[in-house]
This record gives sequence, C-alpha cells and structure tokens, in this order.
Amino acid sequence: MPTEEKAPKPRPFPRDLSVGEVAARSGVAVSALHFYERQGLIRSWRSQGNQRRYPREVLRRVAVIKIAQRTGIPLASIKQALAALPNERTPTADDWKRLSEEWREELNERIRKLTQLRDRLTGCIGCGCLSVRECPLRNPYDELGHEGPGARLLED
Amino acid sequence: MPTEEKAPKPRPFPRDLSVGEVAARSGVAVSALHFYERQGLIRSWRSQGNQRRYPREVLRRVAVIKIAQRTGIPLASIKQALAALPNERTPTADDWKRLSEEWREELNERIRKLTQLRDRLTGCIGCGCLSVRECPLRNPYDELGHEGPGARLLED
DNA sequence: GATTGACCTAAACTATTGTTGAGGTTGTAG
DNA sequence: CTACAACCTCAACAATAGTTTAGGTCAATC
Repeated sequence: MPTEEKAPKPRPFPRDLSVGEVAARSGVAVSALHFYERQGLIRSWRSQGNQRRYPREVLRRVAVIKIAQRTGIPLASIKQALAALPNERTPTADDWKRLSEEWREELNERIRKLTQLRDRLTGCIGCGCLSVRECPLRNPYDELGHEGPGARLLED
Repeated sequence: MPTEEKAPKPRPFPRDLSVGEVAARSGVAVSALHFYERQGLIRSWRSQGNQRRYPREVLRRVAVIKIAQRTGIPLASIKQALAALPNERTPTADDWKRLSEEWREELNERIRKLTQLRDRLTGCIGCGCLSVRECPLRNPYDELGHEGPGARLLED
C-alpha cells in the first residue's frame, strides 16, 4: 500500500501540478510517480528550479495505470498500451475507450480462468476423489506410466 | 514458466520419489522444489547418499500448492494453510476439502472484485464522461477542493 | 537571513518467486 | 573402473514494483 501522502499547501493558480499534488490527488506515492516516470509511463517538464510539473491530464493517466494494474497487467504492458495513445494531443474519450476495450477483454479472460479454477477446485481438491481416473487435479503422468510429456497441472 | 524437467530413468520399485521424479510428475522444476522445501512448504527425508526422498503424497501437496498459487495466494499464506493439515498422518479428503473451501472463498472474492472492476472499466474509462460529477474514476479530491481525505481510486 | 517543507538524484534496499552457476558427490550402466 | 546422469550446497542473479536513505537544493515564511 502506498504511503498516504499529505497534500502540499495548494499553490494559488495551479494549472500544472507538482509531484506532491499529483501524489495527493491520485493516491499514489511520490516515489511511485518518480518510478513511473523512470519507466516511461508518465512524463513531466521541469520548473526553473528543476522540479517536476505535470499537466492535469496526468491524473487520468495515473488513474488508468492503477486500474490496469488491478486487472493484473504488468507495468511494461501498460506502458505499451499507453504508448499507443496519440503523442501530441490530449487523449480523447475515444482514445481511452479503445484502451479500456482491450483491457476489458483481458479482464474477462482472467475472470474466466479464475472461475474455471474455482469450479475445478470445488469439484476436485475437496472432493476426496483420490482416484486417478476421475480427478483432473491428479497428474496424468501417474496414469500414463513413465513416458509421455511432462505433467501439466490444470493447464489451459 | 518452470523449465521442462526430463523424467529421470524410473527406479525399479519407487515407493518413494526422488526430487527429479517429483519434478517430472508434478511439472515443477527441481529448483522450485528445493525452494519450496527451504520455505517449509514440503518436506523430505534423505537417502544414505544425502539425496531427497519424498512420499508420494508430495505430489498432491505440490499440486495443491500450484492450484493455490493460481488463485493468487502467496506462498507464505499457502504455507500457513498447509500447516493446518494434520502433522503426523496423511491428509484425508476431508482435510483437503477444508482447505479448498477456504480458498474457494478467496477466489470468489477475487472474481467479484475483478468483475466489478470490469464493469466500472466498461462504464467508465471508456465512456468519455470526463465530467467529474458522473465518473467514479475521477478523483473526488478535485471536486472537494483542497481538503478531505486522500484520493482513492476505485477503492473498495 | 534562517528555517522549514517540498523537492531533487542516485543508490541501496524490500519482497516474492524462483533460476542459474560453480564446485563437488552419488549412483547406475557398461 | 570409468563415465555420465542425477543429485548436493551455497551464492549470485533475475524480474516486478516499488520504498528508503543519504546528501543536497528550492521556495515560501517568519
């Protein structure tokens, strides 16, 4: 869990955001924002004093990153997906929509696998069916003797 | 993905299993079995030559470990759950059943969260609703001015 | 003009889940 | 008896996703 960041004292007319402000508003630690930037998931420009400044859009971008992570997508893939966004203009609703459709598919796939696993778990581990013949959790290798391919547990 | 282990040449009357045999039959790399043992998830005794020997039960134990991992349970928790199994007798179907019921609940919970996430994703990221008022993905902090709790993205 | 909070960089550290390699031993086959 | 596959230990390395620390700067306030 990211450390709870304190909101820095608000600047008078913050059209751009400091890293602390982004942290406070996005619920993501400053260190994580630095990290995302090193990894190329977000970008900033610098103030005269070499401090990071972000456009407000970064909030949505960070929100999207967090959401994608929840679906189980690794940062590297999120980066790739974000890279498909238009480079020199603010992403539109349609841009985000395309992203979300991709990710929804991945989510569905994960949900499907987990559901299948749950059903097998219910039917299998706990069923007491120690019989090799009936339990998909049992290693087929045991049945097949000493040849055949390596065992696969619940592979799909 | 674990390296595909070659099945060692089968020993004549293997009532116990060598580490290579367990690897071949469980589909788990020898190095992973060593690792599980270091972490206390499985146990072995040693032959005269200091080689690991496993009871056949270890196959089910390893299978269960792999299954639990798929549900997203970390090894440390799996270890705890397995520790609840009876120490000095072979686990019965009922023992496994209790385990599987616990894990099924966790799976259900994960499925529930992912499903909710998917629905919000569909309705939200891609919806174009950049209006603060209507989009749960938007940071409430933006609405509330400069006080109130830290932002929470899709917290539940 | 000193203090304080927010910020900077770079490197080291954390946790998880193993894999890889070096250097040495065991056990089975020919 | 020799070779070779499988085994042993211990240590280092890997990927992922950050956090922590040290040492220093910047900016606003008293």
